[in-house]
Amino acid sequence: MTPTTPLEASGARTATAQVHEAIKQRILDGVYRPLEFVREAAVARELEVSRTPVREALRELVSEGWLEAIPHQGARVAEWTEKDAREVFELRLVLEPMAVGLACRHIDADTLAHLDDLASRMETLTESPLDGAGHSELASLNHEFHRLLIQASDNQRLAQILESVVRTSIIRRNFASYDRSALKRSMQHHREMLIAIGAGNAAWAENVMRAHLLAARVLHVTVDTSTATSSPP
Amino acid sequence: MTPTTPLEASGARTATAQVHEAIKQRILDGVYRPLEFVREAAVARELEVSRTPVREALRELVSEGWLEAIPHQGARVAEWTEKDAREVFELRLVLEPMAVGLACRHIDADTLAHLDDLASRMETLTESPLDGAGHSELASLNHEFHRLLIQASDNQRLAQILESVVRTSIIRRNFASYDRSALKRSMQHHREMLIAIGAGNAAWAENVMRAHLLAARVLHVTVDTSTATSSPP
DNA sequence: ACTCTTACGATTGTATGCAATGTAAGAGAT
DNA sequence: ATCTCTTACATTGCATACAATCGTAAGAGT
Repeated sequence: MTPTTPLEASGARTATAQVHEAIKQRILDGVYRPLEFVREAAVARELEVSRTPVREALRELVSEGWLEAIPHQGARVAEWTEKDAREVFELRLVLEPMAVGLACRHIDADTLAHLDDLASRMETLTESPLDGAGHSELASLNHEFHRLLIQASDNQRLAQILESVVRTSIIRRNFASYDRSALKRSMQHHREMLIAIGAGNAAWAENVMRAHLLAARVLHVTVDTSTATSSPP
Repeated sequence: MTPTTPLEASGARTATAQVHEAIKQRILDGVYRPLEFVREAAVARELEVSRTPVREALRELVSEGWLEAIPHQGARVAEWTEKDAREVFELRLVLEPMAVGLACRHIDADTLAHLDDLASRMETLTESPLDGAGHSELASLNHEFHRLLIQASDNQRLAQILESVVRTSIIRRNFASYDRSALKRSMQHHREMLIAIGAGNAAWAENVMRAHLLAARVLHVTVDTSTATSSPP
């Protein structure tokens, strides 16, 4: 896939939706770097559409937090600071446990089986040493695992919020910084969560999720431990 | 203000921003009702602009959850169901306590004083019987109180999420269903939260907020008490 | 050398015309 | 009478032309 793929086979039907996907992909791929302006005319030329659908796609991407708009000056890729990372983790630490807790009450057997399959495939992957492609595959499976779990919460807004919050952060991090024991622990968390959910034990599942995220946070951001505790609801 | 006020004194500078505000206001005022389509041409005619800024404003409002878009058919006001109300309350019940907890660590004296002032004005209002305008004033002050508190959490994403989640629900509900004792209790919650925050006691503040929201939920939605408990983080 | 002014170029913001699409009403067949 | 197909219409989707605005750099004045 070249950086200037002109929006052929993107499932979407309207040009605006295709441009939307194309730009998002370029941000994820790092083609557009933080603080770099995304020019309407340039995108329109490269994707072979007029400026109109480009403008509309840019507006949407701004609303979703991928870009920031400066009036009469353009839209540029949002910067990612240490503060952003901390904000996202604070939110995930509250929302993802909430999601698994709700999922305990709503999940169906099919979804649970699907999650089980994803967990197994991740475990298989971690049994042998990982190359770059392996890390990428693992990250993809992991993202799908979390996404499916969140969907099972049956709270559409929660799912949408987490989707947008997590996706903007998932770009920059993967499992490269995980050592062998951290990886195994992470896989065990997945397994334990599924067992807790299967048993309908929300409190158990929620706490495993919190442990899972806190363990990951240690590897990703500088933790201020004074903010790491909270009170029971 | 007639329903067809053509966007004069809206502080915003671009036509798109003005149209955005105008349409949002009409939704809040009930001029556009749930499931009703908002036609580009009609809005453009009434606000005396071309369809272009109207289209862009509509896209933004869709992203913010005010409207839902149907390709090649238009944008209509999002419906509000009992399930929506439950979803929003579930989220508020987790996010607003989180916000006050964070606010305990970040708040400055000025903000605290401002909150104190808002609480006082609300108390004064509730001391005499309320007419329609009174209810509206109270709702406005209450919204501002919560908004300011959330800002003080120093988590920009959290603030943005809550803003959008709460604003879409605040349209349909006010204090009309509150009896005298419920109103007084609500005001006392505000007061108690400020004291807890002033003392830097996050756990206290969070729990008062939870009580505050749960008390409100009883008046607003049909509560499924089996989902009302959760486990400690 | 420095500052303020000004004019230019690049870019976004807005208007309008035309194409594509979906909806609904009506004619024709069964 | 009901169903299906056709056709006309309303509306959105897209392209293009033009206007408004901003940043910048050149140039005059001090």
